[in-house]
Amino acid sequence: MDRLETRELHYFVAVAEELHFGRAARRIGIAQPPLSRAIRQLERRLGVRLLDRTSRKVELTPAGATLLHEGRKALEAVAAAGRRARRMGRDEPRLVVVTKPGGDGGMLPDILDAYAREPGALPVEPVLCGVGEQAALLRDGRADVGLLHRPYDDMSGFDTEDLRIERPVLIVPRQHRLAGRESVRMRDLEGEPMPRWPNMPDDGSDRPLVRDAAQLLGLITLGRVVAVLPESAQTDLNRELVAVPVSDGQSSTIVVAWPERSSSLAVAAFVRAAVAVAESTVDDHEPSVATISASVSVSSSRASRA
Amino acid sequence: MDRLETRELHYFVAVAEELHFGRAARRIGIAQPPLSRAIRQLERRLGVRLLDRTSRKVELTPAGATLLHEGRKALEAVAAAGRRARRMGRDEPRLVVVTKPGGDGGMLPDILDAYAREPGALPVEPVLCGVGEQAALLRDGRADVGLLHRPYDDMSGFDTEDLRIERPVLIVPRQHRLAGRESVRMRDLEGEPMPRWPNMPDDGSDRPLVRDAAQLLGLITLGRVVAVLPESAQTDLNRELVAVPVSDGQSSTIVVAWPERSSSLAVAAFVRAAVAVAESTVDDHEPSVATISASVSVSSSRASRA
DNA sequence: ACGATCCATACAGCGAGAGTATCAATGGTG
DNA sequence: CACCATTGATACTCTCGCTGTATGGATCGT
Repeated sequence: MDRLETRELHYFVAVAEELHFGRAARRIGIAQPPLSRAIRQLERRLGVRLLDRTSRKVELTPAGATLLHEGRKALEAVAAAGRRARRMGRDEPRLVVVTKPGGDGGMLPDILDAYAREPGALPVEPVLCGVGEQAALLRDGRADVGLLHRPYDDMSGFDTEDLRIERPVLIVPRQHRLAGRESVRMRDLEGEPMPRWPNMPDDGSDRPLVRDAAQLLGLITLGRVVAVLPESAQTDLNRELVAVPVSDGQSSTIVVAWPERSSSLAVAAFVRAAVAVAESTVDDHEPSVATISASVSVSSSRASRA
Repeated sequence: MDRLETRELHYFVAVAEELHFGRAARRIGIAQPPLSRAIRQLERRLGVRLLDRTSRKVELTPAGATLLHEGRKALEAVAAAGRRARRMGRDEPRLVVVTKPGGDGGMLPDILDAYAREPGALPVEPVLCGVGEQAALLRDGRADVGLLHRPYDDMSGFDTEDLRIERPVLIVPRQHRLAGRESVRMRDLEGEPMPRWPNMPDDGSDRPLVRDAAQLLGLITLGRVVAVLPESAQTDLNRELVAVPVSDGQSSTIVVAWPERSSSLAVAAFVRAAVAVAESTVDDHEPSVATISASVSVSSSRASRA
């Protein structure tokens, strides 16, 4: 038995996603017959039926579903390997740090300062991206390390170190019925319109979809939704909005995350710096302004399609 | 830029490991010139120099070191994808559970019973393998789920759930100077001969290498070494050996581990069963005999070479 | 200075993958 | 029920890229 090639995996993933040979072939950019042959050869090589296909419909077998899932991960890993090697070979290697706007709890400037003082520190390129994109950037090799949020982000495949626990606060307009409360409970929020994040599955409800914090705060200001956010979100509130602690809401944790089994000294140094900053500011809660002055690279949103 | 192929990665990993084109080519099974060209093409495609080579020596650039590290992971992922799909396609899919002898803390029989009662449970194939091999089996797709030990096993790349914390005990022969003590401290073990596990780097000392628990207990009985093990190891002691609690030793945790982002319902059910058993036996410490009556498949030791 | 070692280059042969044309099976439709 | 549209499979040919053999050129040891 010989090696499984990424070309074959790529072909298979396309067919498994489209469940249609013609469309898949068009998407890949080849004709349909070679695609049929490639899938057949893959099945012969694995000794396993991957797709049940008639001339009218194509569906995945259990083995095919497994290969789709595992194959996506494998292709991600291959692409990440190439990208990381390429980045590492550039004349001036950089450390790409990804987070979402406001997602650093105000710690990022201090962390960058602390990291810059580490011996052998690389230039840092902060990348701010949309909710749920950080993990993808980290997985496919476009970023080296990131500030993520548990339990909202999927940490599987990463090594992490906790930085800070954040209590949940309700963000509402100043004139909202709950705005004056000392604290609220989750039960008090029954019937309030909550937004839907890109992470979440579309449950058919008409909850408005928000992509980032600015958009969300805008919608809250307009009274269209309310939201429960980590306490560090207070930093960015305008004067139309107020924050009310949610006593029984789920706390979240800001973590620094990096690809599993990373061998990068730069990543290790960054993590050291981040942990040190988090520890030093543990009760020093005077959230500084989370202005990121460094250059912001716009990340093209190329998440995997359903 | 087109796709990175696993063949190229495989070639590169071979050269990077051997640091010698001729040997690498022989290992792969091709002639040397095509290998040279493949590497050159890989470098051109990535736009990065991977190896600094003269006619007398070959060494890795930083980019090459990165690609070696990441490429190994990627090849592992590709191989795992193929293996898992193949296994899932077999007529009678099975759940392969890997642990090391005695490493289940006596919980495995109960877990297997509990799992068998889950709806849609698959036949289970327990695999007992040497120390440090579990993670490799889990990573390359030969196993679905395993019982591992933190902090001894490398958990990166796995999702885990803690099952039980184990306090450390010293295992010594009955007539050993420390055998009668109520408890000992790590300081008391100064100068005692400790074994070396396959995990550990060869530090040049003459500490005897042990591969499994039986071998270790044998050496202890002979008075050649002593060892600090998790408390569940007491179960397997013969009457020549006694266990003494180590008050300040490092506790370990038995965890159930499975590949990151697994989509397998069978794995999820097994984890549920394992957690339930661990919780139900939390203070019910009457360690049952860890006899594994099911068939044991011998795993060929094919760990990646240094 | 000579030879051994080792990576790079030249050249030719072959096989895997891609395209075009066509067939066969299925399901909808008048 | 006959006809047609859709879709995956097959046949055949061509081309590009990978491989092997032969050889060149550079470096180090003696």
